Parts: sequence; structure tokens; C-alpha cells
Amino acid sequence: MAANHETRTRRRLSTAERREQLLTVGARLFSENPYDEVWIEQVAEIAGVSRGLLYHYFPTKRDFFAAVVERESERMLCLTAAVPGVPVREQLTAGLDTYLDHVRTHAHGYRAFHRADAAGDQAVRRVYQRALAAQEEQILAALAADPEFGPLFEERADVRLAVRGWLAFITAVCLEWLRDSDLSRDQVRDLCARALLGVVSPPG
Amino acid sequence: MAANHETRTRRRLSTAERREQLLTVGARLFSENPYDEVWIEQVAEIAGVSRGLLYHYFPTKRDFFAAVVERESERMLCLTAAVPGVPVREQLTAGLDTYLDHVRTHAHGYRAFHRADAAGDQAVRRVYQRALAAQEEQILAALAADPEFGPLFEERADVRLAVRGWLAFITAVCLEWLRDSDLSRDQVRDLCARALLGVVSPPG
DNA sequence: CACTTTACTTGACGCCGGTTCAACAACGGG
DNA sequence: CCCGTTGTTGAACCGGCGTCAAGTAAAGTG
Repeated sequence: MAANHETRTRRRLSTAERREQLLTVGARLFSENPYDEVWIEQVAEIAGVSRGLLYHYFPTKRDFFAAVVERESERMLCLTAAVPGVPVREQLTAGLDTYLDHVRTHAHGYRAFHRADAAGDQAVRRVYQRALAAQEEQILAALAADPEFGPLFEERADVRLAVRGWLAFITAVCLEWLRDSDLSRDQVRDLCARALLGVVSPPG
Repeated sequence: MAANHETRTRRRLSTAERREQLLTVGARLFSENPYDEVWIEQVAEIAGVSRGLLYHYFPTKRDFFAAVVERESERMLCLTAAVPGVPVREQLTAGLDTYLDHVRTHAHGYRAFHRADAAGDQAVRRVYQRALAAQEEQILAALAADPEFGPLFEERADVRLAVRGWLAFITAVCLEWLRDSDLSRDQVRDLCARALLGVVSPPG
């Protein structure tokens, strides 16, 4: 019946471990169902704990969702750290490879994270927007430091908007790629790289 | 107290009118709040009707949301009809102008529509995906018919994914543009046009 | 092996929003 | 003017969220 009653007897974990486990279960459920179709009851059952315990770790369902989103955003920000001195064109390839590997590895978390965009309330959105803004800043900084793209910032007021749009481009491509990956990682990487270069370069 | 009790007495509308009114109210609310923060009660109160009436027009809250999304998708598809024979580069400018005007005019509906992406269940997503797929097809057809971009389809397997990503690009840019429009419509249009041409052209 | 600590369970409860349904009232035809 | 149709109402029901107090048992400590 209950699939996850680990060896039939309940186990006592450290707060950090339990929290981590609950967030992982949450990521999976929020990845597969919209927010209001995920019951706290369901999360507890899969985790093999009682409903009450979830409210011990997270005040409300919304806070739980926010925690899932925040945890994924932290994971992601570590990936996109810019490397000073290296040309953008080279950083881009390496950075996208890392990013795409992460997407495939943490598919559930990635999908759950991007649900915050349209399904979250004010607080959840704030977490989401902060994460996107941080990525945006890193990319803008990398572009500004590059001799090829730096000069753009003096004449183009839309670079920020372009980068934001590009982030949405990547997200959509990756989410579709996860649904059915009939393209290789390298093909997706080249597509995304071409997209950024195309949008921050003058028309050819 | 109740702001919209039209001349203090309740009015009896035709089915079509009432339905239209409810969808308009819904578009506004779903535009400003995430799905589960919109109460059916609230919709009814603003429309000046009872909660029960909403369930007379729409079986469930989800169906109501789906109807809002569907109505907006229908509006949008009329805009993006391709004009055969005209080069893509020209169609793009005119098409984007129309699109951006529509976005500004129906800001509420536009925002509500794109909430379906992450907030909707299976049925709602299906409506949303069908609308996006239709736009995708129109763009792909226009590209394939153009002597400049047509040949691409024989060697590039990622064109479809590229177009899908570009739609996400436009959406993100427009939603941000609606939040605070410090750029002119023409600037946004050029940015979006450059994005498509950059991603479907070989790297320069 | 006690004994303390603290993760964890249990079950009952109030609340609130979605959903149902029988009755009501406004309009149109006879 | 009556009557059927149908837009519309109001209240009750249901189920998940969130609370709480009391208790249970698994780990660490001596």
C-alpha cells in the first residue's frame, strides 16, 4: 500500500536531512503538478511522515513551495559565476554546457523552480525574480567586461531587456528539451549561444 | 458598499453578454493575481452577480480559467496570420507592430493568458500549448516560404525549437515591457526582430 | 541500562474557498 | 394577465489548509 514506509518502521533524521528530503519530494510533485493540485498530505505520505511534521518544518504550504524554489535558485546561481578575463564567446560555451548538464540532472527541481513564475504569490515571485535578476547581472557584467561587447552598453538601452528575454529563451528551450530530447546537448548549447550572440550584436 | 451593484437592482443579461463580462473580469483578476489567489467569490462580486451564477456558466474554476485563456488565444491568432509572398524580414516588422499594439491594448488578457504556462493543469496547458503551437506553425511556414530562410530547414533540425524559444523571448520582453515601458514600441520591435533573425541565421 | 533530549505521531478542531442544488424571479409568448 | 423558460440566487455541503496539545519512540549521554 503505502510505498515508502521505509522498512516498515519510522526513521529519525536530523533536521537538515529531513528538510532536504521534504524539499526533494516537493520538487518532484511541484514539477509534475500545478501548485494547487499538490496536497500537503501527499507530500507527507511520499516522504513517509505525518502531515503535522511538514508544518513543523514549514509554516504554510506557500512557504514550503517558496523553500523549494529558493533551494533550486541557490543551486543554479553557483553554476553561472562569470570568469573574469575570458572572452564571452568562450565563457558562453562552457557556461551553457554546465547549465544544460544541471538541467538534465535536476530536471524536477528545474521545472518546479520555473513554476514560480506564474503560479507563485508575491513572496514566491520575489524569490524567483531575485534569482533571475542575479543571473541577469552576471551576464551583463560578463558582457560589459568583454572588449567585443562592452562598447554596446553606451549606445544600446535595450541590452538589459535583451538578456532577460534570452533567459526566457533558454528556459523555454530547456523545458521543451526535457519533455522530449530529440536533440543532443551540444545542439541545444549551440542554439542558445547563437541566440545570445544574435541578440546582443548589431544586425548582420 | 458593493461597488458594482449596477443601479442597485440586478440586471438580466443574455448568455453571451454575461459570459463575455465574466471572462473580462476574470482576465483582469488572473492578470494581477496568481491562480489560487483569485476567489470565485471575488469574480462574482466585481461582476455584480452571485457565486452560483459562475458555476452556471463554467463547470469549475479551472474551466473558467481555461475559458479566459482560450478567449485570449483566439484573439491573438488572428493577428499573426502570415502574408504569402512577402519576405520574412518585412512581414516581421509589420507583424510585430501589430502584436505589440495588441499587447498594450489587451494587457490584462495577455498577462492572464501567459499564466496558463506554469499555473494551469493538464487541460489548461493543452489550450495554451495549442495556441503556441499554432503561432509556431505560422512562423515556420513563413520562414519555409522565404527564399532566404527556406534552405535552412534541410540542414537544421533545431529550427522548431528555435522558434519556440523565440516566442518565449517575445513573451518575456513584452511582460517586462508592460511592467514599466521605458522603451518605445519601435525599440522593442527591433529587439524582437533582431532576436529571430539572429537565431535562424547562421552565425556571423 | 536508565535518562534526557527531541524528532515525530496522533487526532481532533476551526476556517475558508470550491462546488452543488433546490427555489426564485425576470423576461417573452400566448 | 398568466405561464413557461431561463438567468439567477442563497444556503448548505465538502475537502484541504493550518492549529494545537498530548503523547511516542529513536538517538545521544552518563
